[in-house]
Amino acid sequence: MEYRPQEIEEKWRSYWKENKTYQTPTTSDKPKYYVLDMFPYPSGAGLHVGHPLGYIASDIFARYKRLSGFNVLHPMGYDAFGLPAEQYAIQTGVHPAASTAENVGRYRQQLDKLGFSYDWDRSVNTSSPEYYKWTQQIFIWLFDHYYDTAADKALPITELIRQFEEKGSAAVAAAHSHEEHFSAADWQGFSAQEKEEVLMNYRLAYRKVGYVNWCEELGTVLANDEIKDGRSERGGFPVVQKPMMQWALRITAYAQRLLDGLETVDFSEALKTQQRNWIGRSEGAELFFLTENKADKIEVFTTRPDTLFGVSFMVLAPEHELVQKLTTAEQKEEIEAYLHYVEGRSERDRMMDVKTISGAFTGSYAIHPFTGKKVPIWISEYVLAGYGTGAIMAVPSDDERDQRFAQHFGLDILPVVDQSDYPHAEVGQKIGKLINSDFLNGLEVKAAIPKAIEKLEALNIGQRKVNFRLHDANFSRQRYWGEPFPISYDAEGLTQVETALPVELPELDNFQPTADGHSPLARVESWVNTPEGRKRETDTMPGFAGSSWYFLRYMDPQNENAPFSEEAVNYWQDVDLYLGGAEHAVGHLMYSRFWHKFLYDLGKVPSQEPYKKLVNQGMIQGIIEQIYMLKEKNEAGQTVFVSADRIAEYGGEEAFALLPVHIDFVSNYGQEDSHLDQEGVAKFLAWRPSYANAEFIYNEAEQLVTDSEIGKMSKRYYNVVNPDDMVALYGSDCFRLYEMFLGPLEDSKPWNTSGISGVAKFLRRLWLLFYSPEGEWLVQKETPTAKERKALHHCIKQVQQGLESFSLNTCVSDFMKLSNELRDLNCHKAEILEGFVLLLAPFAPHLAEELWQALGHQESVFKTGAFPSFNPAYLVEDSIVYPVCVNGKKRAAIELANGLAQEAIKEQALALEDIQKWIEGKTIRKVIVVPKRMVNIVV
RNA sequence: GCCCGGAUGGUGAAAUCGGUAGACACGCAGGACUUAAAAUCCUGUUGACAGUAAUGUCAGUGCGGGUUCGAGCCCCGCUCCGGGCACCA
Repeated sequence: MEYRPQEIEEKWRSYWKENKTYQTPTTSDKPKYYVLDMFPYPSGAGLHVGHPLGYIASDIFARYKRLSGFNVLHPMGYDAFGLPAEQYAIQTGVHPAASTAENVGRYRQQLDKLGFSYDWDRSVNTSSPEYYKWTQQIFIWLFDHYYDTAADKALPITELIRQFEEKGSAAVAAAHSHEEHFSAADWQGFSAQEKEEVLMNYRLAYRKVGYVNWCEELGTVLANDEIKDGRSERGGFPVVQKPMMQWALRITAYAQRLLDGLETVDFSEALKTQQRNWIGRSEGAELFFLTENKADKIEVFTTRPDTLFGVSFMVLAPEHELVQKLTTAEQKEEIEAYLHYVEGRSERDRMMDVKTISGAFTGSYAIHPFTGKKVPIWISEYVLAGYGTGAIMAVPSDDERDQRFAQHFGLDILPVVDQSDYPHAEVGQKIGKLINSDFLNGLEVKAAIPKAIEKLEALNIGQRKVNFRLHDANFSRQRYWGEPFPISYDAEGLTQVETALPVELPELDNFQPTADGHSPLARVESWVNTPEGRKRETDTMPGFAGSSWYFLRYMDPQNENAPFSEEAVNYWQDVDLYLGGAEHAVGHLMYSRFWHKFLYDLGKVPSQEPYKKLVNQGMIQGIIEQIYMLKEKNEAGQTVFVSADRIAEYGGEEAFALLPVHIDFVSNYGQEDSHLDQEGVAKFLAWRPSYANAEFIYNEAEQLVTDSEIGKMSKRYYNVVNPDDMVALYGSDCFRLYEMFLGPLEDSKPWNTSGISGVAKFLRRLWLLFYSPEGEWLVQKETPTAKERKALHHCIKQVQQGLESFSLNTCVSDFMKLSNELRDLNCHKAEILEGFVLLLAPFAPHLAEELWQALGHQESVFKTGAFPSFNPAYLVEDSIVYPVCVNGKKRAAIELANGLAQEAIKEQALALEDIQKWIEGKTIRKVIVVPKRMVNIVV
């Protein structure tokens, strides 16, 4: 009998399906363990070899936990709302629901071939009304709550209203967007619209003016992803920032808790640092400057109140609400021109481009609160509207950006911090002594900060303030393929909650947004107008809505009365292990932690944090091959392609655009000398007939050398490698082992199949430990030798360690080593081989089942097997040879009983005479014993 | 630009506690079996030098410094590559 993976795997997959081997009961005597994968967006390109990397690792871990006696929840679903399906619909007219369903079907087929232990009865799809009904429900809860900073939790908005009715705004301590003060009597007198406006200032889901990337020529709102260098990627048209009423989520209310929660979870330090930086907590002071005519207050936030005497100008963000008011008649033209320039720059451009210094003077002045001096007020794009108060006090002597700005525009620079005691200090570093600063003179920066704040508070012009870089999440998208808001507006424009859920997406055949930038939903009048005479919100929710709580739905996926039952969530609690890409570090992971804390405040989940442990798998990268195409056509009107080694003759990089080509066309792809040969060019032309009459400039070898780089595997680069072919050729056990063998789980690496034969070889050799090449059953019942047991138990130890630390690549090496050892020992003992099968079961489940059965077991190894326990007694050695080193240099070796090295030194059992010879009269300073390594004598 | 990672033979990598660098594989070279090829098996495989050989010596973990008896690992300064930067998911 030969090893035929395809037959074995097909057989066991049917067995698992028929016997519902992986069905997970919601209650059990066993302890629970929840292993979660980040669910995929089902893209049109299908599953590529990168997806399974994490799925295989989590499946291995889930099976390991199952074999270790846990009731394991290991589900899979689809994050099915998203932009690509909508764009596809715009191009082809195929309804997003149809293309999504098709893609989901293909993903399922591909996933099924990899032998995962998912409980498919628990699958979810964020685009199904049964699911998004509850996403809408959670949105309503967010809308109906505010964040009470005294209670430090979300409370019902009715509670806020009660407080306004009784005491007005003064008594309220709550997260809000801007300051407002009113009495209980004022509140009673407010109109319905005014009340709504006030409440919007507090709701956790609220509506405000936000900016979108607007492309007039395309007549559509664009994602940042669709913009390159300030222009639309498609067509290259200008993009401007356009204000629109948008929904937002008040994630900032949870900033401190999101920060604190990081202390309680097991994420990598790198990821925690990224989240901390994203939240961006900074301590300082908030204070205001009065304008010259004392009519307006300009609020600023600063981390350096100690440098107040160095303020020589102020800068407002171009979007700041006071800009129009402060602009004088003489400066109007200049400010308008500047605002127009800024309109064309995305936030990303503004942050990335620090070389270009730009700004304009409003013509107005503010009064310095301490010195009473006039301070000119400027606007500039380096001040961001979304951070702090959208205005800064500029201290050019002690802030690099302010300094560059002052130098560029010839503004005063007043030195206030003397850093001469610190020769290596940099501008802006919080060290030095204050000078030219009145009551702060002579103080160290650290002491001056609290003193300055004290003064601000005494003068009643400012106070201590903690500021966060995190800003509220924009929650509106002008798209069709997302969750509709359960919101409508009545004749007076008042916001109403639609309580009949789900609010379903209407049918549609034109997916183009409307001319004024609204979602295509705005065109469906029958849907927009409700029977009660209200108009529905036509924006939809962003991709992160559905993915912010899906892991809770898996606990109770069919529940029709609630997102999940109390019983289910009390049993499953939270996710024990979450596996997914690091690219979600600050997006999805932040939003879902926020939603979870909100649900915790509502008493709907028992834990503060959704994910106990997070492991980020690296990205499987692809080779991106591109050919150089001259931007200008030649005189004959032909497109010209030039071999990469000859582009200098045609004007160099600048003159060319890069055109990605299918990697299959490229010879030696990924190598230095990657190129299209004549055959490759023929394939290219067959693929892109529109270039049939293009001119090709080859090199001397008649090749068109390509530009080869490593990057994302993506449909747009034509470099997607599909796992199906690999699985068909080698079987999924082999594929699973190979993906793990490829390297550390957390590293990114380019896909490369050249090593898979080694894994295939291992599996065949393993099979030969059970069956002779003639098909004879070789397994014997005899008691194993000490050597055989040592080999097995060493492997158990290594593999267990590997599993616990997600070093799965070394596990595969350990298997190969054990297999080689058993072959050299000619070992076919049942005890050893059974242990091997159990060890291997999480990694190669099909083969393990087959061999488990062959060893005489009736039922699935995942029902009857247990992960082997390591017995250290089998590894004990009588003695170990220690190198004896002097100052690290090896001088001799001694054999000492295991564990006795320390004693040996103490009792001077080492031949001191010999040591004296090596150290030539020097005295011994230290004797270092490195356990199981060496004895080092330091002289 | 800012934030977070990474760099070890021809290649993927191992060395998870600062302690014998290169485990385990791929590839390559040589050999066995074979009419031949494939498959399989065996041997070798960081570099330089010395030696008939066993082996020995020196150098070596992107670059330049530092700490330490000892550094792939820790510290300082770079280079290159990857990920993220709030509407891709």
